[in-house]
Amino acid sequence: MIQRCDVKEVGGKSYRCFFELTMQVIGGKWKPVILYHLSQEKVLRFGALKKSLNGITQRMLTKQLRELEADRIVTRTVFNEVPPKVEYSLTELGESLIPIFLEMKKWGIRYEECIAGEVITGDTYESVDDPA
Amino acid sequence: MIQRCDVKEVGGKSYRCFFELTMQVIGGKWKPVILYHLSQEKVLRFGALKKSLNGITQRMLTKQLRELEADRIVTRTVFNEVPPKVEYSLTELGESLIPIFLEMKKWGIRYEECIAGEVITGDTYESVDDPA
DNA sequence: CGGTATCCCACGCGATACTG
DNA sequence: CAGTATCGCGTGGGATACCG
Repeated sequence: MIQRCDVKEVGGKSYRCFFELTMQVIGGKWKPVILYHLSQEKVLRFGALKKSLNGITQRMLTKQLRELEADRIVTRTVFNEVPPKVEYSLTELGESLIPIFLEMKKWGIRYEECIAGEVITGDTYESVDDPA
Repeated sequence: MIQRCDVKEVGGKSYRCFFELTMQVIGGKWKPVILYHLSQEKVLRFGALKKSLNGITQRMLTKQLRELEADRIVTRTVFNEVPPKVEYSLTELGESLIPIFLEMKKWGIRYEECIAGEVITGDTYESVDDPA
């Protein structure tokens, strides 16, 4: 029998299942792509990350990175140089997300094929409701 | 060298990596929990789903289910009865998401432990900045 | 270079009411 | 029971300007 899930809370996030909790950590408009790049490149400077995320504003990138840092997914390393230099990379906890990334990549490819295929097919219905 | 990802498009969603594409299909406030329940129960009536998602409005649930249906993740079966009866379940494509769910559940548990642990620990700092 | 500080808008999401 | 139809707000996200 299906039951109402209690709402739990951890690290300021409320969730009803672990699936949902994980989505709150890696979800949103930018985090998936940020994490994708970091998982590919190991370590990236702020500017490099910004260039690779075509279109993100500095404010947004900073905000996303701060959140990921608070969630212990990325580390932020500041070099006291002029000009300034800040590097980001995945923490151990962040790297433990990689199996998820791989599963999602596999599924994304499958989904793309599925949807792309469907546009063409259209079964063998005799044209229903097409007055043209 | 890191490069700008081109923005691709499929099924009305634009994305720069498959990870991001997948997130667009299963992300949002409600979809994770909806999918969680459907993956547990195989088939659920609209009302049962609504009861299990403590707090969702009818309008929202309908909207989320329609989107998942359009993305071929769930099927909608209408029974011509009085009172009406509509059942939802995962499609084959939807079921292929399950490996992702399992990875995310595993990670969510790990994350919870990690964050919960950190709140207590607080290293061995001599209480800094605590005038009480 | 790598950030804040303001200001602002779109839209995701919700509350409520009504219907076949 | 399983929906639409309206109305409306909060906030995720963006544009721009300035700072160490």
